[in-house]
Amino acid sequence: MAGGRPRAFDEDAALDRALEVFWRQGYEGTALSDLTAAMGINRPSLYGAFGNKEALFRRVLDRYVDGPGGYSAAALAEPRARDVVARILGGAVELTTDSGHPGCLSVRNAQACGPECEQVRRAVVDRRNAGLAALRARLERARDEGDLPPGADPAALARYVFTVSDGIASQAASDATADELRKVVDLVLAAWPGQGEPSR
Amino acid sequence: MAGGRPRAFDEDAALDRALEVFWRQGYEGTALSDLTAAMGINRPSLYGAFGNKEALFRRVLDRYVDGPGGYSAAALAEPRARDVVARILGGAVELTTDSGHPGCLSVRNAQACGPECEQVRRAVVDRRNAGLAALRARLERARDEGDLPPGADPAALARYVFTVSDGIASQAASDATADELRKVVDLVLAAWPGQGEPSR
DNA sequence: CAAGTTTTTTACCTATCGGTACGTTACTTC
DNA sequence: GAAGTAACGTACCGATAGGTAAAAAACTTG
Repeated sequence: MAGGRPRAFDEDAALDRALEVFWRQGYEGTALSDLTAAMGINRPSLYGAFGNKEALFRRVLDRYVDGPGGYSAAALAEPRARDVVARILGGAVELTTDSGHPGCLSVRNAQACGPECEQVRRAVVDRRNAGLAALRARLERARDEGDLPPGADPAALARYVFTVSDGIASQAASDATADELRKVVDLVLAAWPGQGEPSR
Repeated sequence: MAGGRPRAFDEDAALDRALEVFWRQGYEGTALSDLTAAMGINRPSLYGAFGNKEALFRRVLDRYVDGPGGYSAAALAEPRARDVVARILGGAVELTTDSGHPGCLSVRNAQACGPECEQVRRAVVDRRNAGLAALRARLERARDEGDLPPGADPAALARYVFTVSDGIASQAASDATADELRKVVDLVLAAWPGQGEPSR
């Protein structure tokens, strides 16, 4: 029965700005003053709209997984397992070599951190493992459909693909270029099971 | 021309304690109070002996690369390229799934961080890239010696191996077990160039 | 034992951390 | 236009960050 003062900023735009900062500096390396400066709002507005730093990060994480990181879930829809993997790894290269914020928000914040942000780390790890389980299920289906050799191990292959994907993010953070990492992806794809003798 | 009060702690032992903390929490997530508590010394002693937090980390980084991370440089001495890779990746699994401090100090601290520790990050990145260059040189030699097929790309292969190695560290930080990661290593080795038709 | 040197201890520094109290402003509803 | 509501701006909170001043303590050398 009353409206109140309207919000002076766009919530989605503010989240995008926050994403930029968290991506570039990590959760632990980001101060509230960094966030408010980038988002163009002051501290009480941030708390009013998003709760606190941790809750804001979780919102940003959702946004990251659905937005820039969405290629991974989308890749599962490829009809052939090899193309699923090609999209996941190719997408990782494009994502993590994007100038301005090299590396991956998810990979970064799954790493060791101080005790006070262990909960945030766990949230990231849980999401990562959900993605792993989804790829594993997808590769199990592929094997059942004959899209992978009968002897293939979907669990190990899924772990392998995500291992390479994580590694791509780390390498990108260590100045690897997109071209260099695309060659890495090519090596993986050239040896993907079920395509006769590899060329390399 | 005088002795002064003798140091009440062992410098190497203190560095090992500091390594534990930096490994478990990362540079950014480690407070000086964490360090002094673990090292069993008080703050001015730390500054007197090691300079400051950043200088201490650099000492610890040296110690890490020569100690727990020494398997990587040692692996280059293997006579066959495939065994070099097997030792690097196998060593990464053992190192990063060691209970108490999962993950890798080097991988962790090469990731995005706040502005105030960017110099530390660069130091880590530079060391990582030196290791990459060494493996690349080793694989070039292998190709020249016929230990790799003539068409093999040593630079891409070296990057690939380190990508997997980094990925292993990330996965270990996300609760992957040593057994799971050993299967990943097996997949890489099964497809290593120059061994006829792969079995998978 | 006195002088000189270095480490230890205690106590403290400033800056910044994440988070909030409170009064003001801008809007909707009656 | 009065009442109600919610976001805004300013100014602040206690806690902790990395780092240090200064004096007491433990040694070596003469």
